[in-house]
Amino acid sequence: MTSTYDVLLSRLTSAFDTVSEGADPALRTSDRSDYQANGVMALAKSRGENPRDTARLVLARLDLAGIAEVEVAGPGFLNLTLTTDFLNDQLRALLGDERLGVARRSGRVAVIDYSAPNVAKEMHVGHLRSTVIGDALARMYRFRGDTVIARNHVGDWGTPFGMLIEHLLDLGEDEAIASLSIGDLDSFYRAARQKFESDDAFKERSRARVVLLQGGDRETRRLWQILVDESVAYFAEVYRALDVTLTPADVVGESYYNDMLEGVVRDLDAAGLLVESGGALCVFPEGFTNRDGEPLPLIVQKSDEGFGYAATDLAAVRDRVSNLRADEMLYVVGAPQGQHFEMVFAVARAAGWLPDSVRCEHVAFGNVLGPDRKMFKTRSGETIKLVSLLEEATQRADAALALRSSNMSEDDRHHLATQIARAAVKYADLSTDRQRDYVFDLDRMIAFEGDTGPYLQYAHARLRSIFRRLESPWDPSTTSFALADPAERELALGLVAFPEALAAALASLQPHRLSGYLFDLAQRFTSFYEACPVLAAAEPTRSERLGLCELTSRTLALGLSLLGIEAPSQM
RNA sequence: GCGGCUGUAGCUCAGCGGAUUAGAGCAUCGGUCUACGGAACCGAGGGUCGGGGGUUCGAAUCCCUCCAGCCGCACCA
Repeated sequence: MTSTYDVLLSRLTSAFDTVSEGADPALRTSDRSDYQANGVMALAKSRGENPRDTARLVLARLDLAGIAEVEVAGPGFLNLTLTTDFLNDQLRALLGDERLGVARRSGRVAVIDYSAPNVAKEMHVGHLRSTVIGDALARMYRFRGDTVIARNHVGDWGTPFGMLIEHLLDLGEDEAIASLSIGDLDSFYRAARQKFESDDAFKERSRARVVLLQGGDRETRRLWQILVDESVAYFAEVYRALDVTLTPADVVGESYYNDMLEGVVRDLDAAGLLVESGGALCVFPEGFTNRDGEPLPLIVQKSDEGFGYAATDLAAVRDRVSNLRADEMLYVVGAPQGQHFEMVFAVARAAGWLPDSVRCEHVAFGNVLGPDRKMFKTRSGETIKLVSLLEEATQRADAALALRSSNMSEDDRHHLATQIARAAVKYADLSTDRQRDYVFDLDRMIAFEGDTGPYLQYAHARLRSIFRRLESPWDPSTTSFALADPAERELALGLVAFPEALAAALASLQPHRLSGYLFDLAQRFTSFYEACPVLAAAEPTRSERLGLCELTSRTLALGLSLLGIEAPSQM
């Protein structure tokens, strides 16, 4: 089916085209009418006309017969009011459309880089954002029809591995594995670091071990692999607990790019981009300066001949463009990395590795702040483990469920609490502009009132409850929509707007556009639900309202699933 | 110093491809209460959209400038 927005847009575009080829109608929903086209204003300006005259010109060529009433409002806006017949047609089409009006586009390849925890280090709240936002984007892309290649750019390389491996040896393999497998990564890491800082002999061993690791020493690599395997297994557990689609197969860590790094240096050199500065091999992309106003380097190879993360990221760009054949690349990484990625992308373009046809974006997100609005610090010891956070949220949800004294079994209740907790935590992250700093407040997240995940789940559960109570059958195929009650019409307009909400979220890479839509839809539904009895209504109103309920239920469930949130049918 | 992000009701946030009375949620106050699940609904109060200029018929939205906060700015990723 063609979505309501697209029907209107194509009619408007035709009319605008007759006045000026390619003019944008600037169609959007409005509180003044169902939809509003503001494009006349820009068009009139470019033609030096009175906007109202231009509006009349467009109007004369606009064919919306049977679809919408149009009127020119204010200085020259086109206000569209959909006809009941058209809404009826659209709703009936939605009932038969599993995709709820969303067009499927054919297979672009999108590489989405997200989560990226570090081996032998705990996942904390900072990883939550990348993981949750990245996973939501991956789900939305897949639904649109793209091929998503998830890349979990795990930190599995670098100097810390010397001390980590030595610490592993000190503990003994079995004990080390035991310690890591119970998810006690932080204390493992901390113990290693503490020895590294206080014990010179250990420090020396660690340095020597790094050299062995980089030299490809077989035994050292085996020990390293233990650390990686145990950590990846632990991450997989966290992803399962979070209901995130990442799997161990998506883990392509920094070490994967090792063999490509020399090629990066060689080819940059061949391209004449490489400059030696202070002993390091650098590229100075245009437009970047340091605090003294001097050109800012991207350090590709350090003065000790080691490679930094710039080299790895450049190698990853090449790999993703030429081997994975990415049409789009998204990096869901914190905002502080903004300049780094700008420089990496600039260098990759200069080197000819990143064609303009490939969309490449740093999907930045704000810092995670504590209740005091200060940065959460990675090594302060005050960071919250992701899993313990989830556990606490689950416990609170479980306690709240228990209070409602349902006759659920303990197992069912706990499972439900898990779903609610995940919804609370994820929705809190996905319902605000990702660029902003994020105040981490567990109390607000798991509050069941207002603009929260559980509220949306609850709305969905109430809808399913209606269908459980259905005594006589309902036939969607014979259902039609008269929309006599204003609450019905408001709900219908909400239902019909799902495709453009998803499109907006995708275009801006901002999941909160979708969550905002879903919250609005849920509110429309609950208002409708209060005002319009469903099961008690006489036919054909009963069928019509069941139709609205069915569509609302499906829209909420689908929308939530695209955010990575489950929609249980009972709560 | 340069660059980036942020500054909207008491609190947390939408809105920022320019309209007309700036929207939610929480909190507060007042209603709905034999309900198809009250984790709900209806209503009220509450904002000089950080300050100041400019463009415009019209600016929270665009431009300039100032202020405040956070982040980044050469070998840790």
